[in-house]
Amino acid sequence: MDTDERPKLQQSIRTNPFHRVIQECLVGTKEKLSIVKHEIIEETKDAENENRLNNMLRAEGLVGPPLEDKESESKNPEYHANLISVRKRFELDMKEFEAKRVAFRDDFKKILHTHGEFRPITHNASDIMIKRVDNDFTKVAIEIKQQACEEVIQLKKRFFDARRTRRNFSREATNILTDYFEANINHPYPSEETKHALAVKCNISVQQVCNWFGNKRIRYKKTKAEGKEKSVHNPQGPPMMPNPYGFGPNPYPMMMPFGAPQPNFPSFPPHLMTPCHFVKPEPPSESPSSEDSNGQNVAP
DNA sequence: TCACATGATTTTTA
DNA sequence: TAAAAATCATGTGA
Repeated sequence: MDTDERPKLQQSIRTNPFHRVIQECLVGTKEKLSIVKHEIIEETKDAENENRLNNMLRAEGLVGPPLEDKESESKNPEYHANLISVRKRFELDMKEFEAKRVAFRDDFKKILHTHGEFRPITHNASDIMIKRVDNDFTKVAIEIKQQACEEVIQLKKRFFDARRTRRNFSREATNILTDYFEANINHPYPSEETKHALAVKCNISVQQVCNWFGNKRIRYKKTKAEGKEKSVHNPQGPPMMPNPYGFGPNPYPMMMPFGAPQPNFPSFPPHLMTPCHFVKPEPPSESPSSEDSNGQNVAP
């Protein structure tokens, strides 16, 4: 249709004395024939999703009253500053989004009303179309909330990931753990009770004891395998290191790689010592580290 | 600055 | 579900 003709045609339809009657007739017929498909709008999933995100946002203090935890705030001022800026950004995004949602909804209703003058749109069809628009906006809202939640997760990872605040254990703690490992080299799996005892003795958590043994076992195994592989290439075998225990195979494959210079052995349980082989280590030279004045690991 | 050591986390496996 | 294995991120010493 020529664009110049359209307003004229619309005007002539509007001024037609039978316009209203015809329109009502067509809408009624359409409703009777059930031409409008009753769409099943799946809102449940979106609603659940949004609910979950709302709970998380509340828990993290991004909505509702800001969380007031003076202790953690003073401990992590940088984290709290970042959290506040995430909250501000989120509030701004949501405000902008709400304004757009309202404006679009109004415009859409106006368009529907205008269309309704020239083609039969049932109330049901109109409701469905508005609902569809609302659903699309809900999806956008979920995305905005999801993004804010992800920002908080990244922030937490950045400030509270223990890997970033890792500190080496004190030399004494490492020695205690190593001693136990070496003394139980055939089965380095401490019982829960032993783990607790070691944790107390080393001034670390039971979880840290578990981590330490997990790492130690896997790395011991790896080093041992690498040593074997080397000995295949060199059938004569690498020069054996003196065994500090005076019996059995070398229990220090990891600490004393084959061919490495003779080290000072760390202290180990008296019942395993053969005095003639034992060399008490010199106290380590002071170097800047994470240990405190007691040589203790500083907790993250 | 770089390579290696080491504690923690995540993923896979039994 | 604990342990193994892989991976990450930081500490450390040359």
